Amino acid sequence: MKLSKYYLPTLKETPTDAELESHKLMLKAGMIRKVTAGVYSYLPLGFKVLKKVEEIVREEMNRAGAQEIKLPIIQPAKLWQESGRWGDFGPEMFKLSDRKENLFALGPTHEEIITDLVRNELNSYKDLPLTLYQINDKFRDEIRPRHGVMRSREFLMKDAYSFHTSQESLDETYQDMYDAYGRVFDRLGLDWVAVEAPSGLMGGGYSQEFMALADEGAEEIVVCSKCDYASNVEIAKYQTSSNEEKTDLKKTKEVATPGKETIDAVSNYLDIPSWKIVKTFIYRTDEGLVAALVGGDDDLEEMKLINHLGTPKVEMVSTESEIKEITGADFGSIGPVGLDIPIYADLDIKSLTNFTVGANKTGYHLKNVNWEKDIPNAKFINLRKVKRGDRCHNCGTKLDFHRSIEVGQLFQLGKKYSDSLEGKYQDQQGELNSYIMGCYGIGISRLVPAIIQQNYDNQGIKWTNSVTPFSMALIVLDADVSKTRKLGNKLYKGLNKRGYDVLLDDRSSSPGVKFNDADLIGIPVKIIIGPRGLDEGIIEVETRTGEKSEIGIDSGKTETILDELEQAISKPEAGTNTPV
RNA sequence: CGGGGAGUGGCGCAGCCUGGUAGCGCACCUGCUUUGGGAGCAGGGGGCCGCUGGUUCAAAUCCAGUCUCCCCGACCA
Repeated sequence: MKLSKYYLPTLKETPTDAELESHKLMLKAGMIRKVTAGVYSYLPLGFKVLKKVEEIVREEMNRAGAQEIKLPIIQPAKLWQESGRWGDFGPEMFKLSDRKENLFALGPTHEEIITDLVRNELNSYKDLPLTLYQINDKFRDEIRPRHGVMRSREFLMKDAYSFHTSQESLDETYQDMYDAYGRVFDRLGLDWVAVEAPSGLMGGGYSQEFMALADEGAEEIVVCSKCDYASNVEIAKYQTSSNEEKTDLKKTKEVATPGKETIDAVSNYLDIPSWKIVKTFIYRTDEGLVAALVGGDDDLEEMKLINHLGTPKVEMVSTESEIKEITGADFGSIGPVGLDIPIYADLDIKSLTNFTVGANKTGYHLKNVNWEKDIPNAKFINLRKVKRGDRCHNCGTKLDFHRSIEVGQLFQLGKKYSDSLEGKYQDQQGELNSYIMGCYGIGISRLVPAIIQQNYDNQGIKWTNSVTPFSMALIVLDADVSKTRKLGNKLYKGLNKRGYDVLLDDRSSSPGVKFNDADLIGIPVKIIIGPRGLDEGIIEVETRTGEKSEIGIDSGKTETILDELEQAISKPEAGTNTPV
């Protein structure tokens, strides 16, 4: 490609609305442009990289035995109502209607559509297992789109779905997908880790997320450095403390705590350590109200409550009037004693004795509360958020915390969709069974900023060889002068013939512009043809990582120069950017 | 949903307080000179000042409403 003809509007100044480095760089490098909040156009450079990522994903999915299909973006509301997710997804879905006022959604995911497809065609156990996938645009009306195409409302995703007659068969395909994902992310040069994950709105059972490590990532994960345990913090397991207190149970006492509404305030006022005060949260669930209790120093992890209750949604009761109606007190004084609703308490506070809780009477707390005597109906489950210092539940090693970008997820869906949508096959005995399903996503458009986030410097992007938009930049200085221009064109043609995808910078701009653009857009190798070099009988090769070499051109034979060039850029360090 | 900020040529911004014919830098076009890490000179094109209404002889500027975008938060028990 000749740069003089290429639509590459690079920016010198950073657009002010970009926060994250990958977002800034994609704008500056002329890869994307914003159309409206969370919606982007891809320009030639960005689209080229996107397609390279897409192709790697496609190759590995095909290798894993999945078959590519394409499902519609427009989906009838009917199917979503059938699965019960029309309401669950709610405002996340872009909805529209046709001229007959039928309701539709722009697909945020495709479980309904694929189950519908398969249930009509696939009736025999002989046709299972089956894995289908597509690479298609998805639409989610995010609460807050962020960071360019990292979290956008229209995005490109690979989603695969598998259908099985048994858990064993699902396990097998799940493992195949896991392996395929590993190959994809390795080929992309990512520093990644797979973690246990909540299955959220997808429903179902076991799930893992693939995370690209990045300090600016939105997701927090814990990783054990000794064994192979790794998890999203939302469901992270850890060793619960079990230090039994050997003290006499004292008599419960109501104490005035006027205006003391926070744990810290109550702790200071009553001179009680904060870990001996128990926090109470009231949640509204599909099953009615529940109370959730954690230690004063701990945070409650909603996902753990959700998983335990098995309901897709819980909502904290958060208005003054409601809380007063339920507990009889204002925020700051609510507690579990005497509440006539199910009470779930964090395992870590099971061993507490003579602890303090709100009295359900504004301005008062109860001291010396004990489980059996005062809250006999409490059920103990893991409820609190994992925190620094927690130890691995497998091996007891201290857990490491990392931030990361979610780039893929595997789900074992089980029968959630096949049951609700009547997706059934006949088994050997002639009986009807629901398929057991899995689903597997990769955020293709998110992968591009994720890769950049792990590979950039002050000059710009540093592409890995597998996704670089061009294998090299052939920079012709003094391009209006025939000497350099002629040689540049010759080498350009020769390299193209040898199969390289070369960006020829034949613009008449000054050298600095060319060097900076090549570095900004992240091309792994620069080949520099300039008058100074020609006088010395050389052209220069410089990698994006800064290694320089020279090639003699005195022979005057193009093929010889090309041979030497090929040799120079095939050196292991040239143009590679091996991640840690 | 709550809080903060911003909407002025493609991009980055000034002008607004104190109303009086819309400006700067980059980018773009033409010409000449330039070419090893974002060149110089000269000339030039391009803006419903987010939108609607109001005040006024006169509104980018003042007032009201509205839309959009960005950032932070979405907790506290």
